Amino acid sequence: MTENKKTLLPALRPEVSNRLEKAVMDVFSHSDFHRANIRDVAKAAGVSFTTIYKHFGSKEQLVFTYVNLWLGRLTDRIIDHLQGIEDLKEKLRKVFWLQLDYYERHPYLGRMLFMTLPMATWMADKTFEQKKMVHLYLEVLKKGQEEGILNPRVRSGVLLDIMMGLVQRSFFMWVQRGCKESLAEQSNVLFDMVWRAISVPEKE
Amino acid sequence: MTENKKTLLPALRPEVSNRLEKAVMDVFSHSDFHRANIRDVAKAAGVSFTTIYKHFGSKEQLVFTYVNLWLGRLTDRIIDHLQGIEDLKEKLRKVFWLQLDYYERHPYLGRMLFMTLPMATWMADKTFEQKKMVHLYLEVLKKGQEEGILNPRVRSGVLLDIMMGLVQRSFFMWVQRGCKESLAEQSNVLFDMVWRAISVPEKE
Amino acid sequence: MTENKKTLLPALRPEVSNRLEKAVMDVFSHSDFHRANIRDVAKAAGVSFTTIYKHFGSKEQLVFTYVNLWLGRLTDRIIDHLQGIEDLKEKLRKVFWLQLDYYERHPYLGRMLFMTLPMATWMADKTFEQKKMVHLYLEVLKKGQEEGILNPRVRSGVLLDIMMGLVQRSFFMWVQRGCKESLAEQSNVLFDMVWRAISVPEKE
Amino acid sequence: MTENKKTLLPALRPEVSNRLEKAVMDVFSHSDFHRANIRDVAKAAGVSFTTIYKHFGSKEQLVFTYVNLWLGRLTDRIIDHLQGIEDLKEKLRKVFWLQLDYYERHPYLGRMLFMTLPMATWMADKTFEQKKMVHLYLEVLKKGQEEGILNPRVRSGVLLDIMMGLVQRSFFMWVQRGCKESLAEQSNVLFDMVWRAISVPEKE
DNA sequence: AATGAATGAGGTTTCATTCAT
DNA sequence: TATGAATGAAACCTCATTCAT
Repeated sequence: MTENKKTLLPALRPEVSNRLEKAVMDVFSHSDFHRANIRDVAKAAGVSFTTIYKHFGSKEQLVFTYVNLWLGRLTDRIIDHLQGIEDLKEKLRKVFWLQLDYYERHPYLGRMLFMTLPMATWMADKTFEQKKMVHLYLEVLKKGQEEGILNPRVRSGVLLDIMMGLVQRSFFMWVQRGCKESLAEQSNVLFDMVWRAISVPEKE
Repeated sequence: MTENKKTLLPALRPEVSNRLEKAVMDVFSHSDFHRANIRDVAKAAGVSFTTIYKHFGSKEQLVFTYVNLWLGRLTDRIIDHLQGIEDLKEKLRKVFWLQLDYYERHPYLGRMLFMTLPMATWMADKTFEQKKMVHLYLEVLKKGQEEGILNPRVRSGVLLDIMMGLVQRSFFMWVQRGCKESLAEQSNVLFDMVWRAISVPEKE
Repeated sequence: MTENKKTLLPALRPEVSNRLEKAVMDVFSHSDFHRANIRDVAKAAGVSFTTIYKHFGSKEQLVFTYVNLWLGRLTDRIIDHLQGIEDLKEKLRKVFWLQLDYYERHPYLGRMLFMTLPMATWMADKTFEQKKMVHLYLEVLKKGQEEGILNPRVRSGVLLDIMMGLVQRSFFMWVQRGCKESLAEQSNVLFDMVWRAISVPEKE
Repeated sequence: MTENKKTLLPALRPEVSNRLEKAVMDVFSHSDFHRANIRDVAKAAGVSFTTIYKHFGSKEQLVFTYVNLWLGRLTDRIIDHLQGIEDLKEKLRKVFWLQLDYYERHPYLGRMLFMTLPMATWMADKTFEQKKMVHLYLEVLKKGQEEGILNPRVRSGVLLDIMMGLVQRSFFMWVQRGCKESLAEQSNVLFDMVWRAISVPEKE
């Protein structure tokens, strides 16, 4: 991780990087990418505009860098929490919950990831952390298919798509409805549906 | 519908409107919103950009207007196709397929809707057609719940989220993988999973 | 001239161009080129910053364009005044006076031309009007040499250098001393010296 | 002189100062002041740019300091060469030649002095060495006027202006024409003209 | 004393949007 | 009504200059 951070965030004093992180959260999660404005970020972070440019090179890279950092933290958290869980279903349930919980507690991340990130560029450019997370899932899902627990007739990617699609859509709708009820609390109900979708029917 | 269109698209000579439609498709589906440029749209459409402003008022409204138009066409098509189908499962299967099929044949719409639209503003502003489509679904889903066919323990919105989440995610991944295999052809496999997720388990 | 102006100054409303002219005078003649700042020019002229860039392309071109315009006016004035003067000496005397007089009444021009213009670029790029003026002089000087009135043993350019060198240096020193005495009033005294320098000695 | 140099050039290891001198020559004589860039100077000199700031305080001071140093060397050379010449005309001829010769052999100095120096600031700030040189000349010229050899009807400054104006203009034109013929070799021809301009006409 | 990082200013570009015709 | 010019904002980029080590 430290390694990773070094690559992503060139030598910025941690204190500065922290202020910048907060500023990016704030500015970019509250308006569409094209309306957010780097000068506001700089002002909010108490960092000079030029410094931001020297370190990130562009408005897009600034956002991408922090989104990657945050996704990295979610990934780390997932890895951490999976330890010691053996049952496949419980693993997936945990992963599903961890995502809803994380996005609920860090709505700026969900907002940016699902609502404001300039996707065309993002997809072309960096999916580092996303890839890591995806690999993590796919391994588990593939094993589940091999063991005859999960539906083997589709690419494991499809199983993932059901989970991820629901996470994204649920978050989006939750925001749309004003973030009222807890997102994470719905995890079990939602996951039960996901599980029925991806698991092999009892006797077929 | 005609009524509706009139509201959406102010008096532009149909020939001009057609050229503009194509231009918007092209320009906005191929790059992120903030990179797409109204002058390019105007040039491609052979209209002066000021004319665009007269009619649409802003870059965002221009895009929103056409996305609404296209979503309206999808909705119309769905309404049309649902005629004469009685079975709930077949209705939903058809709707699911219609979406994948439509986005596959009109990838610019999927690209814009799922990838380049400035969501914060879009959500705040217009979901006309989306709302219409959503109401359409929700009615069907609610009826299904009442009839004991669909899982009654969740808001009907959740059932929708599973479908829509998978549509969006599938489209997104399809683009990501380079639009190789047919999207619509996977409809049945995917829908079977969705159906297991949302229907009431055989004997409970 | 009108022709000329069209080339130099693309369609700017004359009223705007006038305000801009004054602003350039002011801003660029009162500080060194690298300290003068386009945003101040724009503000002083009540023109948008962007408009300046659209029309001139760079800080240098903005200055060069106006300097050329002013030099063009001086050239026009010289051409006008030379009419009807036959005697070579009187022609040159007039030219000499016209320059001192012009720079005295338009010190911003002298300041910019002799003190703040980025010469390396200026020389490489545009000497349109200067060339015109120089040709004007050289013709007269060459004729004087052919007629045996002016020193024939040097390139006519050298004769010019004496005149121009003194004009520039006199202006420079005049500014240095605080623009006290009249510059044009010294014209005759100075010219007599120049004349002795460039004319063929009485009996040699 | 040593005293003087100490004032001008603060304690820099002579080796460093030499490298810096060359770098300043190079960088500032080849482009306009505002395009020349201190980092390039630092790089060329193998010094950190911060060191330059410690010693010179600003880009302008850096240039001014070295120009003064070089002008000082020219002045020293002039003082040296004037020794033992009694005849006024020969003194002035020598001085005139020394300047053309010096600028020809050190074109970077001429370039900087006559073409790239930010004059407004230079004039306001430092003319140390120039003043010294000027005083040197003025003394000689005044004496010539008192002795009835030089035109007594103008300020001695004017006599100087003719010389200096021609030096500057000749250098400038020489550069403009590509530094082809030798500048110093034209000294006599030019000086004869200057002499006619400033001396009292044979019998008047 | 010497250095690299940070800063502020301002040149340069590109746009969305508005104005005037 | 349709258009090109003008505008303001902000991205982008380079530097002189300052700060902190």
